[in-house]
Amino acid sequence: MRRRSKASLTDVAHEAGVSLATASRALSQPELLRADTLERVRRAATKIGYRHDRVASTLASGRSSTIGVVIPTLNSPIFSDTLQEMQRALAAADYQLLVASHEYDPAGEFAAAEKLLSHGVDGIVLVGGSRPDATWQLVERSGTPVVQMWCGHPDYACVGVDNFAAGSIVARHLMSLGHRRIGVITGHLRHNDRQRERFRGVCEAMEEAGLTLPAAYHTEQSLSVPGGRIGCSILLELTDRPTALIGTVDFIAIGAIAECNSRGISVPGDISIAGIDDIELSAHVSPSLTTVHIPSRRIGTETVARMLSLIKDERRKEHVLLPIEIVDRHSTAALNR
Amino acid sequence: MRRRSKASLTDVAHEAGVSLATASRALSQPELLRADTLERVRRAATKIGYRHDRVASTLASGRSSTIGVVIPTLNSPIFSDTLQEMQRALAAADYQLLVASHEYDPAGEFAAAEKLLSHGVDGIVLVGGSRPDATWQLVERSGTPVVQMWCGHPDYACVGVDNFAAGSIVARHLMSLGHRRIGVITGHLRHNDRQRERFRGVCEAMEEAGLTLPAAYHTEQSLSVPGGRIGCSILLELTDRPTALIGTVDFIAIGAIAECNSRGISVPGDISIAGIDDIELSAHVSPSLTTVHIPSRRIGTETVARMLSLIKDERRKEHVLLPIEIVDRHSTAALNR
DNA sequence: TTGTACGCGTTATCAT
DNA sequence: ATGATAACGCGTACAA
Repeated sequence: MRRRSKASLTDVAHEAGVSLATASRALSQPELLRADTLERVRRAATKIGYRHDRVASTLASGRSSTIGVVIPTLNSPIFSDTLQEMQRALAAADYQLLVASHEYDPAGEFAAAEKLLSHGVDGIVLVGGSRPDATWQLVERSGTPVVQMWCGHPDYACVGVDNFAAGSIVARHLMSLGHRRIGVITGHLRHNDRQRERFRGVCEAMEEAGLTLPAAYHTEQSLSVPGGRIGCSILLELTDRPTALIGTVDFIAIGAIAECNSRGISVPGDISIAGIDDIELSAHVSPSLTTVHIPSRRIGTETVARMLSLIKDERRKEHVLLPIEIVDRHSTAALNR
Repeated sequence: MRRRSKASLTDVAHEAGVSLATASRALSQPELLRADTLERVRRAATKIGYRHDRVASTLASGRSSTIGVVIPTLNSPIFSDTLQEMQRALAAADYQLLVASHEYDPAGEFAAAEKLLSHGVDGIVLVGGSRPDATWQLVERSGTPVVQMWCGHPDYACVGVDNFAAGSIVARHLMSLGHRRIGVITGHLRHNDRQRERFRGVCEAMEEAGLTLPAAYHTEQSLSVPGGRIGCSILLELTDRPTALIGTVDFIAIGAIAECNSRGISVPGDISIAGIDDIELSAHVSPSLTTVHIPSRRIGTETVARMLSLIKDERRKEHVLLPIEIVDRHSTAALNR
């Protein structure tokens, strides 16, 4: 003898004097009902305080109106920019966002994806395209549409940017200013294909210019301001100190600027510093940061758009690359020599 | 004749030669089974690639292992810090996070909460305690446990800080340095009780010291670096220019510093600037920002802890206030006069 | 320790 | 335009 706390559709149907089926249609396909029946059902629903139960709906229909997103961390201005836009776009389409983060751990990503899938998400969004086969098989077997963000495996849809190009662009910019000794601070490359690509981009651009990046001129740090400070300290110790520094994310570059500022090293007088991302803050640090603009918000909206069409139409594993461009500000200057 | 793509528990039971009930127990209460039956079921499950369907599980049990969070925006270092920790804590307890944001719009918050509730969340987390009755009634009637973050309505559980005190603390700190003309840049107060409290705290502290804050010395801006810059510009125009500025969030204070820097106004030489939040960045801007430390990560973990105990134990609408403290850095200095 | 059988609230198919 | 009814996949008394 359990008391039902919530009113069900059956109750509504009863109250309105119609069948369950009719009551259901009143919500999903109101156009199929006669105006007065529709009205009666609606009245009944509000009268007894009915609230749609999407769980039951999901079970019966196989659609959950839910999209899962698996990201490395919520705690990053880049991802939160993107997430915020995804949330907005999804809500507008009456979808709900489920998020899971894994802090750059492949096993954690697998677990997160599995949980999301078990919750019946209609689509799953992943960051990057590099992950264990097991994870790919998991989503593959579930038959759930998948969209990758930032960069991705060619077999699946992706909305992102050319991270390799981003790396090349900063490197070339610095070289065009006359810099030859360039230090690079990246995030940890191991489980991060975005970072790997950016770094590769830097290296190849330098090689094309006949330069090579000595191993000592590259350091991997955490993707944060403190990471940038540490990386900067390390590179400043080099005997042939670099005349320019690249942080492969803005936070790192900003940290490098902070470190130089606190050491009385003038940026860009003594050393030029550039980043990649163009987070909002970068325009406001001093000196303002030269960087490569990555349209993180648009990645969010476009990803959602792709996902919704993937769910609706047929599967096209299209890759869309959003445009990027250098944003020349005040943290870089020509090498005076 | 519909083909079932996924293996169900029934299939597992069949494969293992046990009943559906036994198969179900193998997952939820393995201790009730004999070791060998358990093993048989598990083998069968992996053999046919069974994956738990939490949707069906939710419908049958009434528990979704899901917590909904309604926040103003994902796009803020404070909230994403908190969210990241919530995600971590929830995942550890096998809960899934559903997030919805509403960009400081009460109607949007209502809609977000309603959708979350319709998805059967086991608990719902809200930010702040000020919202239309309709929203409160919505969650009240759903019978879903609710925890507020940052600050809250006394009738419901809350994990937060004393925002009023935070405001008072910065104001007193500045006054202790000799400042009497203090300008205040807040976010928009209308739908933001955290901001209102902080501002009230500033005002009362000043009144206690025999000072009053002229209306012109307060400006409401967006909660962002650009907002801080604009607010700063406005306050710098005053004929009796303030000798100190309070940004009621760090981003605003950082914007104010940036504005002063770019105008050649020395901080803290010409003007002192302080914030509230202590986001990671604040230690790294130059000059580093004096601010009030708000334990945003702990708010996340504690909120989750409260929520889980609320779901399990009986309902206690306890309010927990986390400690805050001034972090004295280099953006503030004694008034030299 | 294991099995039987019903219910969860909705959607969808087939009649009428 | 509306109704009857069978899934959907699992949890859980209750029975054995």
